[in-house]
Amino acid sequence: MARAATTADAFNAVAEPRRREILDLLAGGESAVNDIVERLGLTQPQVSKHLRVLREVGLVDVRDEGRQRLYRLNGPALKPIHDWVSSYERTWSERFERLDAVLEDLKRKDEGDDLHD
Amino acid sequence: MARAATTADAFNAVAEPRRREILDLLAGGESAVNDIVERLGLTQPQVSKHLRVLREVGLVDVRDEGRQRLYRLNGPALKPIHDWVSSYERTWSERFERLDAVLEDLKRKDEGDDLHD
DNA sequence: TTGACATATTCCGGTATCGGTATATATTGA
DNA sequence: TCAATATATACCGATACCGGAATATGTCAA
Repeated sequence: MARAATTADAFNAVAEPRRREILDLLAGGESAVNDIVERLGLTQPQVSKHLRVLREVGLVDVRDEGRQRLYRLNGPALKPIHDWVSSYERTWSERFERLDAVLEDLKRKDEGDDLHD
Repeated sequence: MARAATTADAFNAVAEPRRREILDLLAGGESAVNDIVERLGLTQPQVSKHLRVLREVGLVDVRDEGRQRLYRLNGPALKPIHDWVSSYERTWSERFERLDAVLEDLKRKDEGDDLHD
């Protein structure tokens, strides 16, 4: 067994910086392959290959328009990543630190009440 | 050039499912290597190797305690992933759809005002 | 049909992975 | 010092990557 395929899931597909750049670009709207090539300064086969990976994990959709192929973002395919990483947000967000402090206070108060039973 | 090293950044480190499992476990608190081995059903070298990768990208910290090594999560190292993926949240979150609708209304109203100049 | 354009695929070399097995490096205790 | 425990590392085989270059496929236009 070797490293998981880049097409295994969104986590693997998105680990490649150029693929993230492509997604960032597509976030601005549908784009043809050569547009991406020019705007990112990559070679055409490079872009086609990255787009294939993104397609296979459902991160982009394609549409034929004459001799062009227009790619567009499929954002919801990123949700699993967002869901996973969001559960860690409390480890750096002040917002959650304050919430934790409040919950801590409530808990302490509860324990105090118990002593009165 | 081949695929980027797993130690290149958090994106690559986290693409491996077992490493995510380890982080999920450490989210519950500091843990020794053998605890992780038992709770995840992996072999000891497997765990040590994954921990090494996580350490090299700063996702975990270590502390020596006798003959054990206690690993703990360093959540903020996940922030770059969260930041990147969060910018796409609007593509699936109803919350943002509603916000977009409001902004659209405001814009339309503005354009209406312009006509009155 | 031929040629130009847009995109996809194939083949290659170099590299780094992941799991397994064996072994090395601490640290503790008798 | 010696054995036991806890963890890290080294080596291996198999796999799949990524970029580059060449080429294949597909579509339009004259």
